[in-house]
Amino acid sequence: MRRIRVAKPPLFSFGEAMRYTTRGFDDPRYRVHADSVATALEAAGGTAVIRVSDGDDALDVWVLHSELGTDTEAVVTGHVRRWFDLDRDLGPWRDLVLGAPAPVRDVFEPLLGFRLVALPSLFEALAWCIIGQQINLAFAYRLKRRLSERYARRLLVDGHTYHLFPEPAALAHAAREDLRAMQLSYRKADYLIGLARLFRDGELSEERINRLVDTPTMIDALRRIRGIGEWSAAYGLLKGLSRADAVPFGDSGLRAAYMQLHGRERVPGRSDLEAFFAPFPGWEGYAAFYLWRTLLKPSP
DNA sequence: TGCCAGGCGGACA
DNA sequence: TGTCCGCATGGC
Repeated sequence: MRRIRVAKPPLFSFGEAMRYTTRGFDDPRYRVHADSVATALEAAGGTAVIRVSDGDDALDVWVLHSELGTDTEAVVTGHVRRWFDLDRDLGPWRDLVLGAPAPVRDVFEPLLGFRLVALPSLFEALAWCIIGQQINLAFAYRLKRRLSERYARRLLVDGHTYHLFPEPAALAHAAREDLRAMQLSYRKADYLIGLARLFRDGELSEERINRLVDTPTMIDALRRIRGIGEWSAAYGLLKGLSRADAVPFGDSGLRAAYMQLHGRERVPGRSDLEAFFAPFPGWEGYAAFYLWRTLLKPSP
């Protein structure tokens, strides 16, 4: 079995990434072990299945399966670096955290090394937003599993099944009645199919969005898509394109974490959250990610 | 049982 | 422009 070593930058905790990945939900995209996580990935040249674990100065990435030939190392390395946000200099973020007011600094500082855990594509991130809108996460992951099992490739490696996420072309051809039968609402079915058609037809792509000048402009562009509101646009940019300044305002988890952190019973308004994120210019999305992280109970 | 979940779009004032 | 409502279903 081939091993690829992916260098770790300063301020990176694989343990924190694992803590996030293993936070108690049955995500069909990941096969979680005690100290490693495995997933399937797809590139232009084909698919691969990898298993990632921690090493002294690098991540150890075991290639369990690959159709990528000589591209394997480059594709796998790129995938892992995007997944765990390894190319970002976290120095400015550390400085902002250390200069933040209490109680934020006290809660965030021990987490430094926690990096954004991204999704493999903007399409998957936006589709996940639609799936998860206004339902509890456990049910949302169940819907994601049903969609993946029905519309995505699955790879059988060493007796285990690894699911990819459906390609836009596959979901673009889905029948709304079939999605409804999976317990998506008709509205979400229509949103998903519409989103998939935009990606399939090239009217929407990571390249097109990345060409826009800044995150607010990207949010405006994504909000023109039916089913993508401000929350989904920002969440999709944060998780799908690693936009560190994208904040999904209105997120119920952010409100809950804010209330818990400040010991308040009053639900924060938009202005409260804007004030919370103000000390982190350019890193508001990272602050949101850390704020979500405070909701996780200590590891058992 | 009732309320809330990692919201959204449309109707209406 | 701001507010309310229906959508779907599970978890607590």
